[in-house]
Parts: sequence; structure tokens; C-alpha cells
Amino acid sequence: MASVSSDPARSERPRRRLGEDERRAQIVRAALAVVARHGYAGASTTLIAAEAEVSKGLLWHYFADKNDLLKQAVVSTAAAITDQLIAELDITAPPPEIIRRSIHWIAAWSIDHRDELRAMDQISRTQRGPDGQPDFTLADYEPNYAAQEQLFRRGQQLGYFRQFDTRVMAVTYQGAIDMMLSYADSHPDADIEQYADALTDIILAAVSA
Amino acid sequence: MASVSSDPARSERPRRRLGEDERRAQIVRAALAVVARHGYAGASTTLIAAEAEVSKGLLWHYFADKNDLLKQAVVSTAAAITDQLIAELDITAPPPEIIRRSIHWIAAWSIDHRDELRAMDQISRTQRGPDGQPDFTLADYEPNYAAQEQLFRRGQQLGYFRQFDTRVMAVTYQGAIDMMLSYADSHPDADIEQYADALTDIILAAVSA
Amino acid sequence: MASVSSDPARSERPRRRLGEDERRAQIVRAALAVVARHGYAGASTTLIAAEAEVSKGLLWHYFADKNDLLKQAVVSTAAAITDQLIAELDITAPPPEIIRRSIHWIAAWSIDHRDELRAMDQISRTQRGPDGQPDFTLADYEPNYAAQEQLFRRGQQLGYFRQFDTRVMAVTYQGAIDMMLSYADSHPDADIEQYADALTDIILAAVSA
Amino acid sequence: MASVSSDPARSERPRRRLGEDERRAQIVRAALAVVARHGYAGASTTLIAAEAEVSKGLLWHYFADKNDLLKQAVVSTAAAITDQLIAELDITAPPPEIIRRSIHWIAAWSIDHRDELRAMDQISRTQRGPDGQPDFTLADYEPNYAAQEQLFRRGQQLGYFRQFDTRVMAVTYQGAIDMMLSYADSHPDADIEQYADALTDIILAAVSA
DNA sequence: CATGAATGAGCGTTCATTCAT
DNA sequence: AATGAATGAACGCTCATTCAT
Repeated sequence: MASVSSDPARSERPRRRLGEDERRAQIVRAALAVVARHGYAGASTTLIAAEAEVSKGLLWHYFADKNDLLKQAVVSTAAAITDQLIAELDITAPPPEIIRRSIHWIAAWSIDHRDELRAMDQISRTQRGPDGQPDFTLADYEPNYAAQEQLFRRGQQLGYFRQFDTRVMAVTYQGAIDMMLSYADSHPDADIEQYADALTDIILAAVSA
Repeated sequence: MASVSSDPARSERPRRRLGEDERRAQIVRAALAVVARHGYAGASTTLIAAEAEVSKGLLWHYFADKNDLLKQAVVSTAAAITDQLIAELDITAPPPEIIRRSIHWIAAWSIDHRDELRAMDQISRTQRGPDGQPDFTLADYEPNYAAQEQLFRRGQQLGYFRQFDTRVMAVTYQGAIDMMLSYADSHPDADIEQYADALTDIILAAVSA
Repeated sequence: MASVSSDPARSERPRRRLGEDERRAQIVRAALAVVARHGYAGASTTLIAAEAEVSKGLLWHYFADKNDLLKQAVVSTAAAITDQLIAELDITAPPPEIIRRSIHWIAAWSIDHRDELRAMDQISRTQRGPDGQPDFTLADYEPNYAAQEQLFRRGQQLGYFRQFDTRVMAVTYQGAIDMMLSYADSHPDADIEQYADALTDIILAAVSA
Repeated sequence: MASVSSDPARSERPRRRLGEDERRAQIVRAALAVVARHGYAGASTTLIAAEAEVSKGLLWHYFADKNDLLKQAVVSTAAAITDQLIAELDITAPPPEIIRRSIHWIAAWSIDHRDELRAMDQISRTQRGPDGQPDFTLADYEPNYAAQEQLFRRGQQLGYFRQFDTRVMAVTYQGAIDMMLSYADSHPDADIEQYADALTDIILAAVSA
């Protein structure tokens, strides 16, 4: 999914003439790769351009500035992930089952996307605008929280779940998922499937009637 | 907050001489304040020195370099917090009670220490050494995890808690606390006492027999 | 010597684009000029960039760091000088004649290149690497010594010169040349042609059969 | 000659109460040692004060500034060397014999004083005043040159030496001595006695009738 | 007299951004 | 459209010098 495949004569510089969207995607991919490898502070535009095999100046053709590039990298990739998860999920299934499957799907998905996750985490936590204010806040999670709350409320209405504060539960749920990913990232030998099982058990115990 | 009183028209401050520990503490405080306000990337030594009302060069009198300063800021402040919490807690109380009190104590404590928390979070998540590796990792949380696991196991032995994976629960618990603090930070109008109540309810539901 | 001609009232220069080699040469020239004028310790990158009429940052486009710049300045200039001298010399002439001509050629040449000489001398004697060891040592003179020794031995074989320690003589010869240049540098009114005559007399007296 | 000998209770800080001259000498010795070890650029006042086991501020009690300290270090040490050499020499001996003995005495002396020599060389070649002009020039060698010229002229009058330019010869002679010391410094395995023999031979060949 | 904490100017270097080509 | 040479502001850090103690 990440590398070029349709390039027969790959000698020297192939004189790419890509459409605008492919170029943007290529640069975004490079940016995340560099942030994952060198950290937010180490991700210079020089490095990103080199990783994308593109000249430095071209970055400013496609993005207003470095902040804009990294912001778009996070936003577009996060949207893609959410889309994938939703496509994967059977939203008519019982809420406990949806939760179980979500946790496991994310756990499995994260194995092949550690770098993107690491990079997005770094950027969203570190980046600030010229005014010094964070570019990303918990407010950006609102859509996720809302969707999650909706699921919890449906579970409550259907009698699967007991009464609890759905807002706090949604926030806690996101935190639990993030911790699972961080934990898997920093404990490469841990069995993430097993972690997902244990976490599912805990979450369901917290919410079940 | 400025200390000059007897020389309003002089531009030079009178060069105070402080004991080593007070100066270190003063600089550490300034560093955390600046990181909280401007973010990790925006926290320049120039800004930190200005915040501490001290000349820039003095920072290197007390700290080997900027990394060292920020590392010590996190470590020393974290130790102070843990000490306070432990002193506050009655470890002979029933485990569910300990959890309830811990959550509420941290929630209350955080109100007066938002900046320190924000700054410590930023630094510990962002800072990397000269080799590019993070200065702080989840491994630094190990002591916390271990203590928390011990509490959960005691609760299980005493029959308060059901059987569950204490390691995953400990990680999830830390994540839930962090999210509470982040949430309170980004929703200044939210009632954190109420949040703490709801979170206690959820956590205890997850672990209780 | 300033190159702007068509915009006298503008403070910004028009950003010239030069070939790599010209720029390097320009910067090297500026570096030697600044070292000659302000000494090694006084030769800051700020001054060098200003002398080259170039932005400070450009230095790091062409040289790894300041040490690299000054090292290359010495090496490339020394190579150019040696090439010139060799091209000038008739190596089939009798050794005494070669010595006479060398001394006079260098004496004459030095008149127009005082600054380069002064600067190269300073740099080669002063500069140290990050490990604290000198960047240049007498070992770098070995090729010169070897060539000079060869000349003396040829003179001995041909019967022009008496027997003497060619190594010590080569070292002494280089020292005598250096002193001539230093003397000329610090006594601008002295007649260097005459000095060269007197030195030739002394050297030939020392070696002749 | 360099270290303290009359200090019975050397515990902690002996609370030295030295006369002004001893203090100056102590600091001068430390300065030369540090310059020899770390080079001119690496010789900070902090290092020098530490080497002298004296507080940093004390340096400004005894010397106007760092330049003054190093200048005095060179001047006073050079004077001491000259005094020693003169005391050692029998100035009534035949000039060729004086030259022979001088060269050998300096060669022998240098073995035990490499560090002083290295340091003095560095300082005298590198140091510049606030105006950018060298603190030491060949003009400072004038007394040496004058004395040396006098010796040569006496040799000429007595018939030992042929006619030659005594000024150029004096300059060359000093250069030859300096090269011997540099050579010995950078070739620790070379036999300096033998070098001195060979150099004497060359010098005498250059001047003898 | 002696100390070393404190200062501040200046350093070498990095890097996002611009713009001549 | 695309390049990368060139810019300049800001950075972390050093160190001779000062001065409160």
C-alpha cells in the first residue's frame, strides 16, 4: 500500500508527473514515516522531501506550510482509519459484540500500522499554531465521542448495558484504546490479541447490566 | 510578582544570590510554566530564563543542558506528587475505597496544578535524547503499574474484586486517570468532581466481584 | 568591489545564484581574508559571511562546519601554490640554481599573497578537531620535506653539495622560508629581494661542497 | 620545580596565604599547563583557575584580563629561559663554540619543558588584542636578534666567520631553533641530541669562513 | 582578601521558507 | 511545474567578566 508499483523504467529520476492527489498522498505518507522514525522535532522538511523523493520547494506548492502539511497528514489518515473501521463493522450487531470486534479490529490493524499511529500520536500531541495554542485538542475527538456515546446509549436502551455516564465512559474508552496501542508499541513482545481479550473483558464488565 | 521595589527607574535588576536548591526549584518552575504555555517545541531557553527572571547563562550553571533541565523538572515534580498522594492515602483501607479516594484526590489536586500536569505530559511524551530515542518510555511507568497491580491483587484476594488481568487493568486505569486530567484541562467548565464520581463508578464496576 | 549597480537605494541584495565551485572559492577567499585580518580566534562565521557578501546560513550549504571550511581553505590554497611553484620551476636545472630560484619565486610571490599566507599559517597552527588534537601537524609537511630531501640528495650525488643530514636540512630550510615570509610580513619596509639574496647565500653556504 | 613541596597538612583546602609574586607565578604556571594541554582556544579561565587551585575571581585580582595573564605568562617565562641560558653560557668562548653549546643546551632543556614551549608558542602566535592586532610580533624578538647579530659580528671580526648578512642569519637561526623544538615535539621518538648535532653542523657550515 | 553565582554578548548551527533559474 | 541555492531569524550554548556575599 505504501510503495510505487507501476514504474517500469526506474532508472535515475523517473520524471514523475503525478496528479495532485497522488502527490499530496505521497508527501503525507513520507511525512508520517519521517515523524515516526525521527520524532516530531526531528522531522525536518528536508527529510520529508527526501523521503518523498521530491524537491524541497514542492512542499509549498501543495501545502501552505509545514504545520499545514502535518495537520493534513493526521486528519486525512485518521479519516481513512475511521472509514475502514466503519466499513468493517456490522452496526446492527449487539453493542457488546460491536465493542468486542472494534477492540480486536484495532488491535489487529495496529500491528501493520505502528508507524502511522506513532506519528499521528506525536503530531497531534505536539503541534501548535503560531499563537502557541495546540493545533489538536480533545474537541477534535468529539465526533468519536459522540458516536461512541450513541453506541453506549443504544446498549442501555436495549438492556445490554447498565446505567452509567456515557460521556465519561466514551472518554475512558478512547483512553483505554490509546493505552493498548501505546503499550503494544513499547512492548513489542507482548501478545496484543491477548491484551485485546483482557481489555474487552474489562470494558464489558464496566458497562454490562 | 516582580520583586524589585526600591529602584523603579533602573533597568538592571540588582542581581540576587540564592541558595542552590531554591534557584533550581525556581528554574524548574519556570520551565514547566513555559512548556505549559507554549508547548514543548515553543519552550526556548530564552523564554524559560525570562520567566524565571534570570539570565540565560545561569541555566547552564545548574543544568547540564536543556534536556537535563526538562528531565529533572519532570522527575522531581512527579516524585513530589507521588509522595503527596501516598502521604494522603490510608493504605489499610479496603481497595475499592482506596481507588475512590485516589481518583478524587487526583481530580481535586489537578485543579491547582493544571500547568505542571500539562507540561509534564508534554515533556515526557515529546523529549528525545541525542540518539533520537525518547527520554521517557512506558517503562518509566512500571513502578506505578506494579503498585497498582498489587492493589488489584490484594482486592482480589480479599474478595472485593473479581478475577481479571491486573496488568491490563493497571494500564487501563492509568489511561483513564490521564484522560480525566486531559478532559478537565480542555473542558474548563466541566465539573471534575462529578467526572471523578462517574469514573469511580465505571472503574469499580469493571473490577468488582 | 560591491557588485550591485542598478538599485542603489534598496537594502536587499538581489540574491545571486552561482555555480558550486565559484561559491566555494568565494567563501574560501573570504575566510582567509578574515583570518588574516582578525586572527584565527577572531574569525567568526558572521564575519566570514559578511566578507563574502553572503548569508551566514549558506556556509553550511557548502561546508560541513567551520572547521571543515577552514581546513579546506588551507588545503586547497596550499595545493594551488605548490602547483604554481612546480610549474614555474625547471627541475632539470642544477640544484643550487633550483634553490636560488625557489627562494626568489616565493619571496616575489609572497608580496601579492601576504594575506593568504598569514591566514594559512594561523589556521594550520591553531585549528584543533573536536577531540582537541591539532587538525594539522608537521606530518602534513612530510611531502614537502621528502621532495626537499630528494633535491638535496641529488645535489650531493652530483657533487654540488657536501654531505649533511638531509632531513634536518629540509626542516631547517622550510623554517628559513617561513621566517623570511614572517619577516617580510612584519617589516613591510624591508627589501624582500635583498633578503632573498642574503638567504640564498646562507643556505648555499650551508650545503655547498 | 612546578609543584608544592612545603605543605605538611594537605587536607581539604590548605588556606594558602601566598605572597603576591608566588600567586602570580602559580597562576602563570597553571595557564601555561592548560594551554599546553587544551590549546589556546580551549584554555578557559575556569580551567586555568581550577588548575591553579584558585577561585576564578582571583585571576582578576592579579591580572587585568585574560589577555594580560597570558601575555605575562609568555613574557616572564621567556625572560627566565633567556636568563638561564645566559647564565649557562661562557660568553668568552669562541663564537662557534657558543653556538654549538647554545643549540645543545636548548635541545636538552626542551626535553623537560615541552609543555611550556608548546604553550608559549601557541599564545605568542595566536593571541590578539581587542583591536584585532597580534599581541606578539617579530618585533618582540628584536633583543634576541640583536644579541645574536652581535655574536655573529664578533665571530666575523675574529675571523671565525665569513661575511654574510647578520640580520638575515639571526632570523634564520631563530627559525632553525624553533623548527628543532617543533620537530622534537611532533616526533617524540626522534633523537634530539643527534638533531642538535646535525643542526650545529649546518649552521656552522653556513657561517664559517 | 577571596569566592563562585550571576550576567550578557557573542558564538556556531539549524531549518522553514523564498525565489531565481 | 519543479528545483535547490540562498536567506535570515531563532536556537542552544560558552565563557570572560562582574559583584554580592
